[in-house]
Amino acid sequence: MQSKSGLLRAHLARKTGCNLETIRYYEKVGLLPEPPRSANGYRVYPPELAQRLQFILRSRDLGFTMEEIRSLLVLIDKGEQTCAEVMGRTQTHLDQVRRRISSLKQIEATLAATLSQCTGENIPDCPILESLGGLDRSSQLP
Amino acid sequence: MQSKSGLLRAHLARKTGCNLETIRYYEKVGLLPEPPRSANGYRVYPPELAQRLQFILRSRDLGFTMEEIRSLLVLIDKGEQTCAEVMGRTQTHLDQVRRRISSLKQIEATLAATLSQCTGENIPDCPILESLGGLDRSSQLP
DNA sequence: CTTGAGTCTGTAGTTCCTACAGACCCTACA
DNA sequence: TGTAGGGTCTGTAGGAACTACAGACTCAAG
Repeated sequence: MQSKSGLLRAHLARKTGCNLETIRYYEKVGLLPEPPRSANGYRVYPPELAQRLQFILRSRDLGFTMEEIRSLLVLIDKGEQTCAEVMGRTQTHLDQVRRRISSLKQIEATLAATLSQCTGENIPDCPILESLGGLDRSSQLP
Repeated sequence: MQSKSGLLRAHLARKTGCNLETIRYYEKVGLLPEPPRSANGYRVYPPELAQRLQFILRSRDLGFTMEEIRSLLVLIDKGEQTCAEVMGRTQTHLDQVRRRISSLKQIEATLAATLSQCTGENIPDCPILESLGGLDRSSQLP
């Protein structure tokens, strides 16, 4: 049962790597419009909806929140996207990602350093435990 | 009402930037131990609990799940593990942190690349939207 | 002695999914 | 023709990690 004009839900799910139920969920919350139905009532996804789902999933993978994704989609939907607007949002997100990376690098350095101090012997005061406790949050995300 | 030996909940919340209720939630799920109470039954947080909360929040900011945070805390709450055990757990977390960093770097690269294609002018077809939509998700997060 | 701010408990709501349950529908194979 | 198997539909429940009440208590200040 495969309409030539689109994919059934499970097929779309497999193709995009999206969870089956998540597709229905995105429809429910309005990220995906209601797709046309076949005679028996099954959802049939035309290529443009498949692409829209790809976009959503890709954005999700990149760490955009639902609201951010929604606002990106609004820009697409209203056609007259000002490129600058999209650029701004992307830049903001990129900054966020970069802050996150540098925080993680601090943690990495701390863990690596403490690990290198550790002999693996069974001594009472483990240096790892000492240094983990000492991490502060002064340089955190906004 | 400020015990000299610690902070009240709201004070701790302000100091750490943590939501008031979240503190109680962490107590409920066992990340924070039950703090001592003042005569009237108010929670009074000694400095070591404040520090523990800092640690939890910092880990959370860095994207660790509750379970990951929980096992990090196990390192701090030195049970009867041998140093070698602690070392092993630390290594595991270090690996995780490194994987997380490299995932984020991929994201960073993608965002930066798409951004660099953008002129900021008001043209109809925004390259960011194109590339987000067009990218396949074959090289996604683990 | 009242007002306002802080605390307590328990419970309900939020976000972003994910997983059933029970009922159709369709194809294939014996 | 029958039935086994898959797929689909709807609605609803659950989970993770919070977040926000509601209603009662406590306490210092004016």
